[in-house]
Amino acid sequence: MMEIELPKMHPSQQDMDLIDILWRQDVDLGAGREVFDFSYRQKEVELRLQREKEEEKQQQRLREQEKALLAQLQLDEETGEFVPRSAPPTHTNTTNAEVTQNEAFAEQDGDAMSFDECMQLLAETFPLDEAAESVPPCLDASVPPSTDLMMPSDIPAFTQNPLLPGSLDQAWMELLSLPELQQCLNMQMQDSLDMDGFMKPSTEAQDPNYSQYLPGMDHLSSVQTEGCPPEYINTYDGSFNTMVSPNLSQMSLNVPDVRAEFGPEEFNELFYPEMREVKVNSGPLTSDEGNTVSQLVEIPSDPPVNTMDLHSFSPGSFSSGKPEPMSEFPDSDSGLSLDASPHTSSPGKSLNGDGSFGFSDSDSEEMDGSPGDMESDYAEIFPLVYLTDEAQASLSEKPPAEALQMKAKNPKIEPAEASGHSKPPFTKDKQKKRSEARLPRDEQRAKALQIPFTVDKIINLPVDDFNEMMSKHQLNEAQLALVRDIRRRGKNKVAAQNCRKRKMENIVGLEYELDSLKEEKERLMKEKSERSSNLREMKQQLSTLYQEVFSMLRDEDGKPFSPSEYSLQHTADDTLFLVPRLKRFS
DNA sequence: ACGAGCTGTCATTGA
DNA sequence: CTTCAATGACAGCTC
Repeated sequence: MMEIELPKMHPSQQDMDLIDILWRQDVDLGAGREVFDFSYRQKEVELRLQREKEEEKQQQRLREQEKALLAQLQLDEETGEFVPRSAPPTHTNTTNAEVTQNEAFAEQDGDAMSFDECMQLLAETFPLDEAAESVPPCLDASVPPSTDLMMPSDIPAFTQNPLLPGSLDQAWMELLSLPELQQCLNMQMQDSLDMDGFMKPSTEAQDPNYSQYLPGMDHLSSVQTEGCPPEYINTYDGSFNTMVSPNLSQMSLNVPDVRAEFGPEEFNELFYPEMREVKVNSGPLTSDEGNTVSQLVEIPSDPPVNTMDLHSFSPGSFSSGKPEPMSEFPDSDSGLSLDASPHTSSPGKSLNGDGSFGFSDSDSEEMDGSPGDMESDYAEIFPLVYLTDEAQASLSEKPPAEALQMKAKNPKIEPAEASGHSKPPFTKDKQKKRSEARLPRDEQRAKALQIPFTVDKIINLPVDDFNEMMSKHQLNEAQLALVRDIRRRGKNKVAAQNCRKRKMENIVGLEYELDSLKEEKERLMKEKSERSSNLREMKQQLSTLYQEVFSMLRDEDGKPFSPSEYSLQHTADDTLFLVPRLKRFS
């Protein structure tokens, strides 16, 4: 019996052993145990087929709703996500809606496709390298092998394309036009979407916004104009450009949505929750708010055009004596009195008796709370700042609309990527994103305080140039403090990076030195052992020679000398003496 | 949930 | 005395 059953058991057991061996070999490469499980894979294939069927069914249904929903989307330039076009005028819950947007996607019920499913469907439908490259890294988990972002073959195709920005943009536009994506994205937004007055074709709606992210790109406005409703253009040209410097007027246009969503109180509270009390008590501030409101009235009900951005984020408005206090007092970041602002004279404004708000770096850090939270808030308020200086510079130098749109659609694309270079692995990408996300905090603060310099200049300028630059502008105490802090932090950040780099190099150098010292020790030990052995051998030979010579010596009577009574001694001049041994007295 | 690694920031020190 | 780079320590974040 056993002999019969064994042959049946044996092969399967062997298979399992083989699988185990293979798995152990591959587990280091990230392969899961189930990769070798046939039934598991079969199940997976079945599941995928079933899912594809469902998706195909849904695709038909979703296509019908595409047109209606197409117009409701607006690309969030900061996150690259699609958000409802409009911001409800009320102060309620808009932040929550935005903040929970991603979660909302994930919480879709079975009727709607998940975002990953949408992206997978997109990848299957449009197996473009560019599209694959454009897919946010977080989606790669569900992307089928055909669009494997890590495929090396993607890279040449990506880099060889001379029209990369255009191609990328085209791919994005195709993605945007996909009904599945539209539907998927829209279903979550429908509820909070205010259709009144904001129903515009998405392309029309997006382009103007992209232009806002291109500093110094006023000339492009003519391009944007073609697809832009007249009221936008009028608003920009008339209301803004007269009071705001051209660069920032466009940049700041993003903020209004936030302002409209948060309202003055929420806006500041978002930044500086602790300052609420101060705000309430401050008379001039409310008057400033009045200014704000009046400006808001002047700029009629146009969502992209709002107030806070006008006076708080543009140097031009700074010189024109706009209600700066609100924007500057949020963050001195240096513990200096913000009261020093020439425009703020209200005694009631001071939180502390001495007129200082008591903002220190640590205070501001506390207000920042968890950097993730605050920075995401910053990101919502100042999405534009996520364009690095380099990116802005490159954009302003070479402003193809495709590149601009691409940048706006995915602002976190590195300039190198935008120029067609291959992407590093996702882990690195995420690290990069993280550092990028942390980077612009000071930039945002500088914008909020209307610092008329770039953070890059503040940090990297030599001392003399920096002082010269500072002397050319009249900055109030808060601004000076912030600039100093930015410079200090920036320098220190670089110093820390250098320090760590040096430390790592030291460690590597020490390890190398340790290795070589170990080798040296090994070599010396070996040499010592050899020499010791040689010495022993020479001693042996010397002893033999000694005995030989000694035995040949004879006294006057012809008798040999007794070794116990005499010994041979050798002097430096090669003379041999026969020396009687000293008698020991016991 | 926990720990490791990375990064930014602050405080301190010495040149 | 001031400025600045270097560095230890800490906190927050990601994996």
